[in-house]
Amino acid sequence: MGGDPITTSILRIPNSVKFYRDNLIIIKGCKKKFPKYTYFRSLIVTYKIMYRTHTCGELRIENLGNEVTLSGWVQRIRDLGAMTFIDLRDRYGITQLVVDGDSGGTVTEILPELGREYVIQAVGKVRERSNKNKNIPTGDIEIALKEIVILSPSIVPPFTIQDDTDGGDDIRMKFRYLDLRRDAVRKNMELRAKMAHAVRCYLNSKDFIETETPVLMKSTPEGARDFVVPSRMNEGQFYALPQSPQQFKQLLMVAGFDRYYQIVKCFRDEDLRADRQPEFTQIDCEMSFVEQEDVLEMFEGLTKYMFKESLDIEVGDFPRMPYSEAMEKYGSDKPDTRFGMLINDITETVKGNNFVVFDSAGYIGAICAKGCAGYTRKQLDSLTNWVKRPQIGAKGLVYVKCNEDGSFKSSVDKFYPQDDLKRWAGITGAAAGDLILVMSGKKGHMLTALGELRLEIAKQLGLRDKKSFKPLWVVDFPLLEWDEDSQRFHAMHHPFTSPKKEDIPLMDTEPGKVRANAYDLVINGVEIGGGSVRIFDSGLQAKMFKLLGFTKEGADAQFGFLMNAFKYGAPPHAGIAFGFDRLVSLFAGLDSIRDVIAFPKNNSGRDVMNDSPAPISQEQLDELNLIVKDIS
RNA sequence: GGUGGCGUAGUUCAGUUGGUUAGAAUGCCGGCCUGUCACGCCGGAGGUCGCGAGUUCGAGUCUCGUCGUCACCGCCA
Repeated sequence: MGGDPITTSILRIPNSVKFYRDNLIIIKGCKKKFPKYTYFRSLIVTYKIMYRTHTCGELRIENLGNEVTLSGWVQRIRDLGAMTFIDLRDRYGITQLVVDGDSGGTVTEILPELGREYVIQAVGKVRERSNKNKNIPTGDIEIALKEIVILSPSIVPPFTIQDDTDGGDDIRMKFRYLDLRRDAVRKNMELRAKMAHAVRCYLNSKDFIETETPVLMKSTPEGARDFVVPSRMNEGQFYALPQSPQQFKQLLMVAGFDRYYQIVKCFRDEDLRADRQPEFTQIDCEMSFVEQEDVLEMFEGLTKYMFKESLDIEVGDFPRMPYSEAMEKYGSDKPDTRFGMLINDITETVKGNNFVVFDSAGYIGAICAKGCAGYTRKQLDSLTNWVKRPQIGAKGLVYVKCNEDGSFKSSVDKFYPQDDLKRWAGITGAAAGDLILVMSGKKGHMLTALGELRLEIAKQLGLRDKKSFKPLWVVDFPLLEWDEDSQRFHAMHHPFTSPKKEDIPLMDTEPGKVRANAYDLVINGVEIGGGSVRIFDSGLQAKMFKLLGFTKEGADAQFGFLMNAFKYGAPPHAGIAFGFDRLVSLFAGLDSIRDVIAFPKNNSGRDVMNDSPAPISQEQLDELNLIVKDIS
């Protein structure tokens, strides 16, 4: 074009566009600037509003004298009478705007209308502050306002949009879009994005193919409850949302993809926790022609890469701990190894002193709390009550204080002379000033209870440092788990997990003792992920299904398509999945994965912002041929 | 399904053995103020004490139920 755009039609710039500076009208192919209400003889006039020349976080002393345009939210207005300061906020920071005697008439006209969280556009000149603010990066400068436009007004927000907000969890979730304006919350989401990026960089560089698998799939009764979706076209039939893309990724191995990954939403219709949401995100992977060690190396590498890229932390090689050791020493399959306080089996040492509680117990275990000999009666009572709560369910707690003078004071002095207590101290590694805590009962239960007590004391002693990261692999999980309710074995990981080669004979004799080629990544007592080497031999798979109590027909109905696929040449393969939300919350030093999910569900699985789930209309039900039982 | 905590102003909370008109801070509205940045000062409005029963002369307070919310146990291959 060139020159004024001219055709026969007449077009006026719409009134809804507010022009406060004529140079913000840009006509394609035309450098001339036009005042408001210019009539153009053209149909193809295009214009562009320049909302900002800079963000609210980038102006510095070097920009002195620049004419700038900023857009953002009004964080705070400080009206000093003849002078007003406005903090303008966007994602990138806060810049101070100043209105004083030199500001134009339109500014002073609009100023009284402004309130918190108004979206405004501000035009002015960068100048040096006479009083600088060292607390913010833009604190050396301010914008002397010349023009102001209200782009969008705001009603008074229900809580303050700042790091130390006055809003509680409830109100913040209801207005999550306002909560997400806060630096502290948005930074979690930025970390999440950064970590997802790191995952893709690393796995792409290792020749993994990112592949999407279906969200609408088939329900399987194994494992967690499925979320189901009724099918309109297939009356009376339902899809299920995937608990994980397990079978699809194994099929991709049969397809010869060799290396697959996906950052994928998974769904489980179970009760929620701080670290459990009904929909959550996994980093899901599978590899062909690999052994357990190959998978561990690859994903140890990924984890280290993520630590380096997102937190700039170098973590050392991850130790490997057998499941049995984790249970015996930490009372948990996800041990927190940031501190010691290991569990010691003192069953044989303490029996035979006519203390009925111990003599009748199957297992007696002890932990040593360093430097806690000074605990008062009140503190010990409160610990005892803590382990007696139904959630732990211990009968009681025996203590031994290792006094500074080398003597011992215990709650069982009547039964155990000093020499016995000294022997306990020897086993548990307790020195002067330490406190030994002992629990007795059924072995499995006590290990768990001692494990919980260990974590609780560590918390009280401040040993669970969120800035310190101690990853490890827990390996050699049992293949099967006996379920009392259904009186049958369950797969501890899933039915496709391969047993250790040397343990295969045990499948016929002592199935409970068979170890699996299964592994978990644990960091700071959080189960970050797990996986296994899969069965690719149909004979072994059939044996596994039999152990799990499947009939041939049952197994065919549920997993037939996978078993069929395996008949066409399945490569040896293994895989792993990381809980991405947990990993992000761990990196961010947060206890709840809700804080790293943009729009999370509450404790009851509800979205309090849009009030879902909700009933659907009769028309929708009719179309799906569904009848909802009257539950009132 | 179970155990426990919480529910009082827009928000965060206090509220004594049950006793006068339920308070504070902050936010909001109005006024004053030229260097604030958690601005300051003066004034004002704002409450079905989650809801429903019960005990009592009298309930924010005690009891029972219910709803909401959070944490945990069960559950989550």
